[in-house]
Amino acid sequence: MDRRKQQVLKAVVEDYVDTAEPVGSRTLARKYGLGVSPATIRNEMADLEEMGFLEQPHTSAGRIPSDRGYRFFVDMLMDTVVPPPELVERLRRLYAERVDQVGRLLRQTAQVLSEATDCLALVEAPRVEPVTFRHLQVLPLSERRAVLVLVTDEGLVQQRLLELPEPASEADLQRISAVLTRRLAGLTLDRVGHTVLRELYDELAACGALLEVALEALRPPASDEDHPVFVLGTRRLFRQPEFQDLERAQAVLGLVERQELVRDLLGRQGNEELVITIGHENPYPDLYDCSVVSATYRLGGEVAGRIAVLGPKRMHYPRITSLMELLAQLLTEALERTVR
Amino acid sequence: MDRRKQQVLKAVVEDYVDTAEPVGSRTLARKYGLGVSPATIRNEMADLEEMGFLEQPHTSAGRIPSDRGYRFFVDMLMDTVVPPPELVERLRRLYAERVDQVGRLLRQTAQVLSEATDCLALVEAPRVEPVTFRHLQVLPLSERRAVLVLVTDEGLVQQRLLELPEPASEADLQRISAVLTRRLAGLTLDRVGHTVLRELYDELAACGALLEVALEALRPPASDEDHPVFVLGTRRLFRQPEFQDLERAQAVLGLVERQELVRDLLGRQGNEELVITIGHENPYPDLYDCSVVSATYRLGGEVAGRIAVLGPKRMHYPRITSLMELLAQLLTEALERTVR
DNA sequence: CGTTAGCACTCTCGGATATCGAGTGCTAAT
DNA sequence: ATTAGCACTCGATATCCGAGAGTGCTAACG
Repeated sequence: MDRRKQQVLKAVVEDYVDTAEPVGSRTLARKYGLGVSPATIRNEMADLEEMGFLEQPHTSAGRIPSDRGYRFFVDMLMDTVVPPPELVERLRRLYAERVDQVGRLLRQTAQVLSEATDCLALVEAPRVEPVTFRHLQVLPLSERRAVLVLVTDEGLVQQRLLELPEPASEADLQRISAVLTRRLAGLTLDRVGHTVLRELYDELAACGALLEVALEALRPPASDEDHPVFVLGTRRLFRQPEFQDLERAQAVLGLVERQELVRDLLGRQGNEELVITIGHENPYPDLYDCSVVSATYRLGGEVAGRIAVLGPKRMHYPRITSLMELLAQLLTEALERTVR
Repeated sequence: MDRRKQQVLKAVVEDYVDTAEPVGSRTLARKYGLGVSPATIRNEMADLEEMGFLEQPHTSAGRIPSDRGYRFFVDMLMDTVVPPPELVERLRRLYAERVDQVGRLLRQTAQVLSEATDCLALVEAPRVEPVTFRHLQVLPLSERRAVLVLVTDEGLVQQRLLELPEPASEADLQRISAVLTRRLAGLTLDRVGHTVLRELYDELAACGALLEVALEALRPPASDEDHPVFVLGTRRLFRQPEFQDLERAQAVLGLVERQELVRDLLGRQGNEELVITIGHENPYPDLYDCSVVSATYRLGGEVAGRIAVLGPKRMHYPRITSLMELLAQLLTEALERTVR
């Protein structure tokens, strides 16, 4: 692919992102300084179409980028931009405010993200597995129920309901809490080896059954309640011309309403700092007309989760990626302050 | 309003709910056994329109019910129905399953609600203020932060972050927890009187500042994280013909995305067992074309929160109200089992 | 040989027009 | 009081037409 073809492809993508209209050779020649005539551009576009980078919605319309075209653009052609300083400033101030609830911080991030991009924003709560225990406490709920509260080194708090095999006194629970904390603090679950377990059993022989229940509760991955996903900006999707088609919009709505699917979607993006998936690269057919841009945020140095925007393939990739990077950074910092 | 007018109004509402088309005199005469001719019905309808129960979208279309018409229907004319036995059976089985997370239970309720009604479902988490304390525990997070975990008599668990005025040892926290629990268990916050406070201060003179922080944390109303609202079924809204208009649909989407508005909306429905608000009766202009049906669910005998459906005014009120009652009941029972 | 001007052709979109049908209100008859 | 009949209204639907944008092809050009 020679230099000029790249220029043409880039111009097509940028113009289409801007106008949502198929772009023709004349527009290209006029608006972008390519220095050649529309006829030449037509030839190039025909080539690009043959190579699979462009498509024609119908004969005698302009061209639009194909998935492959977007992919090439994103990988090779995209300008790097920085978010406008006013925005950066505004966000810095917003995130400088002390927020004392993790959930609110995440929700705020989703809100900003969707506002600034006119797309749907997805933000998952910190994944805290595997995790280093800091404190474990079993509190009585009722005769046969208790709640295990676990505090991690990262400063996150989770709770798990326990079904007690036998009634336990408050003192029992207190004792088991103390021992669990003493033994497990500083360890991750996978590093709770046999030795530690043995010792634990010895020490808590009296309440063996109870202990088992408690350990069991440590095992399962974060539950829905501990690990929610914030989805904001559904309405903004409808501002995009490609979602005037209600069928398609409904499909996306239905998908993002299912927490487990969203979590799966984010999970599949891996742990790369910044990931862009375009159209058919997405794992769900309902998203074949969408793109997802996601970034990681961190907690205690470790990747803690992803934030993402979901929108039409025709999104402003440079602007959105730069914003994502900024927000991921701000969120990481704010989280660190909130939770530590 | 005489008997026949009522019959006509009822028929208009029922037919319009069914077909989403303005109903004319001929249809009415044919489909509903009113025993009079279309001309007579026309006269009745003209009267009903004058009285404000019906409206005409434009001259020479059929009539549709006005807000007032729906109101009269709901208050006076609506048949009471029971949900189909298969559905009841299915739901009973669904709710008989042990669910071990309150959040999941609420989410499930929202899901069922929206599926069965083709409307948007709103379910708020139990309001737990004012509340009877059962256990309070302060756990260390870091040098200067701690988390106050409070367990209520109803079996709910909440957490509040604390900013420590001065570093506190684990033993300090343990001690303060024990004292707080001993003193406050069995009380609601409003009943924590001066005497108790005085005694608390005496007993915990050593850690006065810390105590203040902890008591402060008890005060604020449930935070967003403790009291989420589940909103499900946005996509279903778009199945209703009245939401083909994207403007209107977007407005509703935007509204229900804001947790505080939804909470406010549910809060305003009061504590009545079952509440229906129609069109302009709603507090937000964006809902002037919608109706909301809500019901209470309970926990420990007290009203704990509301479940609701939001849909077009043209909804099947008898079916929806009966379903709401059933679900509120099932949710109450399941919650009792889960949490106790 | 790459580039460009010219041109015929294609296809969508918007607006104007005609038609259809459902429904009404009114009048007069029962 | 009810009803049949009738003229009239008005939205929805189908159809047609022209404008405009864009293409691909061909032939000329430097």
